[in-house]
Amino acid sequence: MKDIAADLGVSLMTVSKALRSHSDISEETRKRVLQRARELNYQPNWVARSLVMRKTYLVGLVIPDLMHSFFAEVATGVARKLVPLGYQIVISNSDEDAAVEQRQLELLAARNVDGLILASASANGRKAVLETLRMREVPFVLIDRMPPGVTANYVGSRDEEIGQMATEHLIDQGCRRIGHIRGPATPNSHGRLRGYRKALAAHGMASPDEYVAGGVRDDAGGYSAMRELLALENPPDGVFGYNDPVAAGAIKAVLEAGLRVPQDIAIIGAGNVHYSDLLRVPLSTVDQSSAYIGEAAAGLLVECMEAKQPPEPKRILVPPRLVVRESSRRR
Amino acid sequence: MKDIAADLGVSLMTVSKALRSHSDISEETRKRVLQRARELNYQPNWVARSLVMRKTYLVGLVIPDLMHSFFAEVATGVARKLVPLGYQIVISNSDEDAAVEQRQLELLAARNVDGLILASASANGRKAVLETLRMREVPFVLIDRMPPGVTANYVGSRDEEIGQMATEHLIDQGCRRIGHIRGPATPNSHGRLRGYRKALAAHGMASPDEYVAGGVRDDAGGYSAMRELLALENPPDGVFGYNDPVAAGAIKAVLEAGLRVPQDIAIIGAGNVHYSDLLRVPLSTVDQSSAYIGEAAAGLLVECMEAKQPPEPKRILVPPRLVVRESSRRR
DNA sequence: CTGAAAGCGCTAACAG
DNA sequence: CTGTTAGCGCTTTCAG
Repeated sequence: MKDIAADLGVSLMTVSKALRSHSDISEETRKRVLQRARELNYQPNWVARSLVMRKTYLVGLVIPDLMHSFFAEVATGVARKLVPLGYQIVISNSDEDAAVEQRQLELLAARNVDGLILASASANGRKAVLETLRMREVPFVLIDRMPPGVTANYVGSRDEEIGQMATEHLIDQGCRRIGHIRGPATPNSHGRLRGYRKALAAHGMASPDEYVAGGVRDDAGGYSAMRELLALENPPDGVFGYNDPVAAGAIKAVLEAGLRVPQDIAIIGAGNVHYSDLLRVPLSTVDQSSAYIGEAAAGLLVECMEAKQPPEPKRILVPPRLVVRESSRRR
Repeated sequence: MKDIAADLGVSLMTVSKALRSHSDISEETRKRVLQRARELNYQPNWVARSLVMRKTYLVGLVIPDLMHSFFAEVATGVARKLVPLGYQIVISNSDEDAAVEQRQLELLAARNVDGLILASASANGRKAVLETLRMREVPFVLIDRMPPGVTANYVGSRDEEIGQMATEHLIDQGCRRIGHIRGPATPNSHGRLRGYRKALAAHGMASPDEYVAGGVRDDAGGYSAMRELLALENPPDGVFGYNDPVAAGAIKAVLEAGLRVPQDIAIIGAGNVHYSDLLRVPLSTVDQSSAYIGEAAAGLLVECMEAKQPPEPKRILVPPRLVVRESSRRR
C-alpha cells in the first residue's frame, strides 16, 4: 500500500479507501489505484486488517472425527453456507478427546475466530468448555450433541423420533423380537434408545434387557455387539443399530453366522451415510439430513455474528426421514 | 496485557516476556505475571502476534471434495502431523472447480497462511495457480494430483503401479477378458490406465478399446459404465475400477444384472476406502495409504516452512499395496 | 534483569 | 474529495 501511494503521489489513506471502493474517492483516483495495485500484484494483508477491524472472517469448526461420514457432510454444509459470505473455516479434529477439544477451542478463541460450530466430545455433563466460550464472548452453535441442562444455540436431530421411527418400521415389517445395538453414553444414544423402548411399549411388545447390546459407534463395535445378540438363546429377528456403521457391522455378523438379511433378521440403521446403498445388503436407515444440519448451524451462526447483542439462543431440530432399502424389507 | 502490567506495577514488556518464558526475567516476576494472567483469564491475541511475527501458525488445505473418503483421510493425516506442532488448518473445498480454487488460494495467501497443501482441481495443464503461490512465496506441497511439467513438492501414489498391480491380480485369478472403468481426464487416471495396459501387454493379452469404459469418479458413474461393459457382446470377466466408489458402483450393476461377483466377473478398485469391507461384496482394492500421504505432505511442508531458503522440491511416491477381499477371489 | 521506543500493515475519525 | 493523527495488541531492539 505504501508503494502504491508513493508511486501515485497520494496518501496511504487514499489508497486504502480506493481499494475498498469507499464512497468518498473520485472515480479517477480509484481507477489509478486499482490499476497500480494490479500491476504490483498487491493483496491486502488480512492479518493487519483483522487486527484493526476486530473481525477475522474465520469460523472454527470443531468435530470429533472428520472420517465419520456424518461430520464430513456437516462440514460440507457449513462450507456451502459460509464460503459465499467470505468466511473461511478452521477445522479441528478433537478425536473424541475432551482435553484436545478444550485446547483447540482456546486456541481458536485466541485466534479471534468470529464464531464457532462445535460437536462437542465432552457433551456428557462437562460444561467447562461452554463457560470458556461465553467468557470470551465468541458466538457459537452446538451441533449433533447437546449437553443436558444448558441453553445454547443448537442444531441437531430428534433422536427419540429416530429411534421410534426405526423401531416402528421393524414392527411394521413383521419383526416380533426387536433388538437394539446402542451407541456410547451420550444424549443422542439415550434418545434413540428411549425411542426404541417407546415404540415397543406402544405396541405392547417386550424389550428384554438382553436385547439391548453395544455401547458402540463404529462397524467393528456393531459387529461384536451383533455377535452377542446372535449368541442369545432366542435371538432377535429385527435389530435397530445406533447408526449406519454399527448397523453395517451388524449385517456382517449376521451374514457370517449363515443367516439372511432381512429374511432371518431385519436390520436398520440411522444417518444415511452416502454409501449405505452400496453395503452388503443395501441398508435401511433413518436419514438425519447431515448436510442440512451443517447449513442450518452456519446460518444460525451468521445471525449471531452479525447481531450487536447476542440474540436469544435457538434450537433447530431437523425431523428424521425413513429410507427403506433391502436390509429391512420383508414384505 | 496492559492490565496485568498495571496491576503488578511492571512494564508491558516485562509481562510480554514473562508470558513467553523469555530467559531474562526473574523467576519471581514470571510467577507473579503468570499468576495474574490466570486470574484474569488472559489469552494472548494471536492476530496481533501474527502481525508482528509474520507467522500465523495457519496452514491451508485445499481439496476438491471433503466427502470423498480419500480426502477426509488425507486431512486427518495432515492434522495428526500439524496439530502437535501448534498449527491449525484452514480447509477449503474447491468442489472440483478451478475458479473457486484460485479464489480460495488467493484468500489463503492474503491471510498469510504459513503454508499450503493442495490437491488441485485444475491439475490439467493450468499452471496459473502455482505461479500465484510462488509469487507470494508461500511454501506449498501438492498432493494426489501433479500437473504435468511442473517441479514442486509433491506427495502422491504411483498410479501406474496401482493399475499394474490390480490388473496383474485379476490375471492371476484367472480372468481372461479384463476391462477397466477409467477415471476422469487427469494424470492419475492416465497412470492407472497405462498400468492396466502394461500389465495386459506383459501377459500377451488383448486390451480392446471397448473394454475401457467410463471417465467417471463416483459410484453412480461406475454403475453406468459397468452397464455399458455388460452390454457388450462379449463382456469382461474381470474389471479394474479407477477407484473404490467406481468399483462399488460396478458391483451393484453386475449383481443387478443377475451375475455373480467374483465368479462371473471379478472386480477390484483402488484407494481402500474405510468401508470397503462392508460393501455388497467386500471389495478387493489397491491401498494407497491415504492418511500417510497426508502426514508425509505435512512433514514436507513443515520442512519448507522452517527453512530459511526454499529447499529443493521433493517428490514422495507412496508404494501401493494389494488388499485382496472377496470381490476378486476366484481360487 | 527491566523498560522505553519503534513499528508490523492497516483503518476509523476527523480536519482540511 | 484528500490527508493527518492515532491506535489495534503485540514483539524486537537496545539502552538502562
